[in-house]
Amino acid sequence: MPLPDFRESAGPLPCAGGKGNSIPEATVARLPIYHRVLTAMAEQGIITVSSEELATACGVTSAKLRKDLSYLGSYGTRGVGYEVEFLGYQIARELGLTSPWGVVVVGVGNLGRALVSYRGFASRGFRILGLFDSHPDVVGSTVAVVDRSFTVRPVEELAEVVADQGAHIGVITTPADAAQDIAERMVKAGLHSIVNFAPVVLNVPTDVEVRKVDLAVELQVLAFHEQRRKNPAGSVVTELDPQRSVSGDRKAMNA
Amino acid sequence: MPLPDFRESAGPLPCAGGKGNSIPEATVARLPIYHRVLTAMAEQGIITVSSEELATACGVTSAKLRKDLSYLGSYGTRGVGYEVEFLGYQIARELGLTSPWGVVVVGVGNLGRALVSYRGFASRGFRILGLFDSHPDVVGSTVAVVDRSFTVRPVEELAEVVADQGAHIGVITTPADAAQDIAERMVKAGLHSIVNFAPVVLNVPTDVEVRKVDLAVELQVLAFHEQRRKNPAGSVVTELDPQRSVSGDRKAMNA
DNA sequence: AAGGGCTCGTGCACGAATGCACAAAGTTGA
DNA sequence: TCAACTTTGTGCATTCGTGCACGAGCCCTT
Ligand SMILES: NC(=O)c1ccc[n+]([C@@H]2O[C@H](COP(=O)([O-])OP(=O)(O)OC[C@H]3O[C@@H](n4cnc5c(N)ncnc54)[C@H](O)[C@@H]3O)[C@@H](O)[C@H]2O)c1
Ligand SMILES: NC(=O)c1ccc[n+]([C@@H]2O[C@H](COP(=O)([O-])OP(=O)(O)OC[C@H]3O[C@@H](n4cnc5c(N)ncnc54)[C@H](O)[C@@H]3O)[C@@H](O)[C@H]2O)c1
Repeated sequence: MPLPDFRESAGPLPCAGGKGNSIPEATVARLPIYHRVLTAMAEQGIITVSSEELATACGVTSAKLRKDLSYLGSYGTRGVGYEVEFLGYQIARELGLTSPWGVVVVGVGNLGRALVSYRGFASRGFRILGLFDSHPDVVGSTVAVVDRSFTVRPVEELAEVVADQGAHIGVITTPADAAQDIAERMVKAGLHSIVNFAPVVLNVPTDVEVRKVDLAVELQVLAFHEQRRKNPAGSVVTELDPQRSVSGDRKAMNA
Repeated sequence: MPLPDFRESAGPLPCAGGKGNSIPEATVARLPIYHRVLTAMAEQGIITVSSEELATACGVTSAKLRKDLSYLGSYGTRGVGYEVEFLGYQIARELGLTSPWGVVVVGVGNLGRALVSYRGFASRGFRILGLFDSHPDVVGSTVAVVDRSFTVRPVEELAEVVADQGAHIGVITTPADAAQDIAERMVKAGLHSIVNFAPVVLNVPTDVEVRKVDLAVELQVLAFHEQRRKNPAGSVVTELDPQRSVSGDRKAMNA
């Protein structure tokens, strides 16, 4: 019943580390959605919800939802559904949202400024502990965060703040060519979790987790499907010259 | 040799639509990375690259890279590697980046303003065609985009601009409670591709593709792993009361 | 107290994605 | 020209993720 889940001797690099249970990575990525929808439902005064209703609200199938929730435990009631507030709390606990995590942001430009003004930052278990930049015009300036305001500090003081205030998550919003250096500073400072908005692949130790947010990638994936909509044949070259298509395309490159 | 790839009768909902070849969704999501790294290499004057080198630069394994590229065709040379500029062009063509796609942005607040100033927008095959908002103070104001500047238009004119200028992609940066309405307007206007920054699940027809960018989700996934790092036992309740753990936790909820 | 109805939890099967390993194919040098 | 070396392209096995279907369990009614 408690689902022993005998995949302990997992080979390559699964998500969990320790002893007993592990939760699939795909499930972990959906838990924040469930949590958000449950929170909204609780605010509306909804007491209980079935897997079918909750799944629809989250844009997933009910089977997937139930399987996801089953990794956390048996928190539903057969014949009834899930208690909204209680399930929301269980997910929050599983995600580690019951006490806030400290966040530092490096690169206080257009995007960095927009991010720190983001209300969902503080409202979901995260707390900004410091803003950092390297540009003399930016360092020392004051930035208004939702509840209070911050003075931007030089990036050299990053390690100090992480150590003293106990930050756990770093956000990189510097230009691309500075991102690797910042990532290394964050790792040296003791951070193991990084969100990277710069369009570069970061090289970090295996015990550091990087999640990248990349608008250009999203747009290009959409562009791919848009093109497929127009031209269902896909990449099959239109075969206009009898030569090898490879050399033929090489000319079109400079069009 | 041209890789017929007989998985035409694909069942549920694969990525490709039409006739012959299809490319796995996981591969499509990596192609933009390959393209970016190849572009950077080309600017550095690198002529050829092996799958091992390129894979390292992209943060993937060489086997995965080669398999991904094999879906596009045989563009490598055995014993040598890939010609940087040529492979980059082939990926660009596959992604549909050879001619720019029109983009409209709805919600010109902190985040929207930051996005339109993003240089990588125009530099990779995308072109902003219009900015929209509903707030009287914002409509009519001028926003500087990288190459030129735009006057923010009322959201009622969205359909008109999409039709006249031929936009294909919509970006939503409105508050969460307005996002569903904006999405429906975009669909009505004829868009099939949406990037959603608002923290809500959008309900759209099946022939519309939504990609969501959600900072809160990224942070919460990182929080999950941070917590696991501290407490490897995971969600296994510490079992302090002999009662059912469910009722026991229900009290702790309001702590 | 017993039966009927509803929904959760999960075993099983299937498809997608990853990693391994190697033959095929091209290059280089003698 | 031929042999040794390098790297691609891909068949195969394994792992991961999803969807189906149904038994188990709880509530409500009679
Ligand atoms: N700021 C961030 O870094 C950040 C991060 C993650 C997610 N988000 C999300 O992105 C969205 C925008 O964030 P923001 O900080 O820019 O908010 P914002 O309030 O600064 O900007 C929102 C803009 O949308 C406009 N708007 C409101 N209702 C509209 C409607 N019905 N039609 C058209 N326009 C409308 C407003 O006038 C305003 O200009 C929010 O949903 C937020 O949760 C923001
Ligand atoms: N603006 C967007 O909407 C957007 C979208 C997608 C990705 N991005 C990426 O996010 C990053 C930031 O974008 P932005 O528009 O805010 O750029 P920006 O130029 O406005 O801001 C960058 C900030 O980083 C600071 N910086 C530069 N080098 C630094 C260093 N070594 N250490 C510390 N700080 C340093 C700069 O002083 C500046 O304040 C870029 O990599 C960009 O490609 C931005």
